[in-house]
Amino acid sequence: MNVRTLCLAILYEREATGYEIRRMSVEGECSYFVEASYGSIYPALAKLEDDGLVTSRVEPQEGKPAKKVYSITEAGRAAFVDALHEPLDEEVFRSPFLLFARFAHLLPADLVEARAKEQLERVREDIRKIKQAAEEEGRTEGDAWVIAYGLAITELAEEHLRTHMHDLVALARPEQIKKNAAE
Amino acid sequence: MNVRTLCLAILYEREATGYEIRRMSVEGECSYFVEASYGSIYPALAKLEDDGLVTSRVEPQEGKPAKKVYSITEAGRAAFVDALHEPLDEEVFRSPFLLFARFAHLLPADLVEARAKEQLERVREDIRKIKQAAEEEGRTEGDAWVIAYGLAITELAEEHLRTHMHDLVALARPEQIKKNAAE
DNA sequence: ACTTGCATGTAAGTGGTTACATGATTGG
DNA sequence: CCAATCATGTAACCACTTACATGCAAGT
Repeated sequence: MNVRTLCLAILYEREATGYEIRRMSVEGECSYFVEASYGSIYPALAKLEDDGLVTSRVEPQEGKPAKKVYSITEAGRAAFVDALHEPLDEEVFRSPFLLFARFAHLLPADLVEARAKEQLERVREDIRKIKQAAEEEGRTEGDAWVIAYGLAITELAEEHLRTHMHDLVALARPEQIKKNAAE
Repeated sequence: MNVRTLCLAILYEREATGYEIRRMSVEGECSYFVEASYGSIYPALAKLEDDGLVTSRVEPQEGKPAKKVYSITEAGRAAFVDALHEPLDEEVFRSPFLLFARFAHLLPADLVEARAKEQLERVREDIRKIKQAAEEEGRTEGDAWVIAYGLAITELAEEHLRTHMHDLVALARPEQIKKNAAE
């Protein structure tokens, strides 16, 4: 999944600026697909316009910089639907936390506990975001399906982490007895 | 997580060649961490050796090309443990299947069904791999924790997909009534 | 005869990110 | 007064991947 396809996916259902596309890709449920920065989105949109898959119009705003609103063209819609017919790329799941967990026995218990708590907080934040996305307007049935899937998995991750994190902490090196504790 | 750290993580517990590291990163449970190709692993190992974090010895083999077995040094172990103390990068989850699912309403039902079945097969394959990894020798308790977490989540993904894929297919465009069906 | 597995390595290409440049407005 | 938000865009950089080069042995 590349930034080009991400742009077409977002523009398929609504107009948007490069700025908005970036926000959606980093925050909203679009982060399931690609996470992109300005440095890749703006050139991608320019290229898509060159290729006739999107058009743009400049909208001046009061007190804010003018924005360039992109819309998808019929050719763009067709190109996107074509892309959806292609064989799917593999799913990617990368967890620095799991690498950390694997080596818990090398690390002090207080660090392991802190990282596990951070991870739990991150997962809970994900759950909040998904629930929020579910309540936004303009959700299609496909969105609802994706959200339900994401929520089920994320809630299990939360539960597993919550109920098993102490097992992980138990593997860690016992905390150093603090010298001069009474001083 | 970069290829450099992946190499140190694998070499922490056993010697390995570049060839083996690649296999572990693409197949085994190491794919949770980074997936790397030869083009990144070999240069990374050479660099690590330059930096004194690993050493290598060449082992000639009968009927097979000689292999270069890398071992971690004390400096390497220290560098890896230091890296584990760093704040953790964010988890990455990217699912081309979920993007596809979101737009199921634009696609023919037979395509949606085919892709959902492929996805289910992929998830089942993941489960098989995780169970296999669990049975390998030399597993530490940290490994066991990571495997249990991965298995719990992957099994839920399988169940959810299995029980809800027909809902997704139902969103798709009804299959074209085949012309001349009787001819 | 061809493919697969073993095994190392390099060069070219790619798809991004980071940091910068610019600038007005609002809120702490 | 500084930081953040809105908003666009570029240039330099980076970490990878892909494809190639090499070569032998075993299985199909």
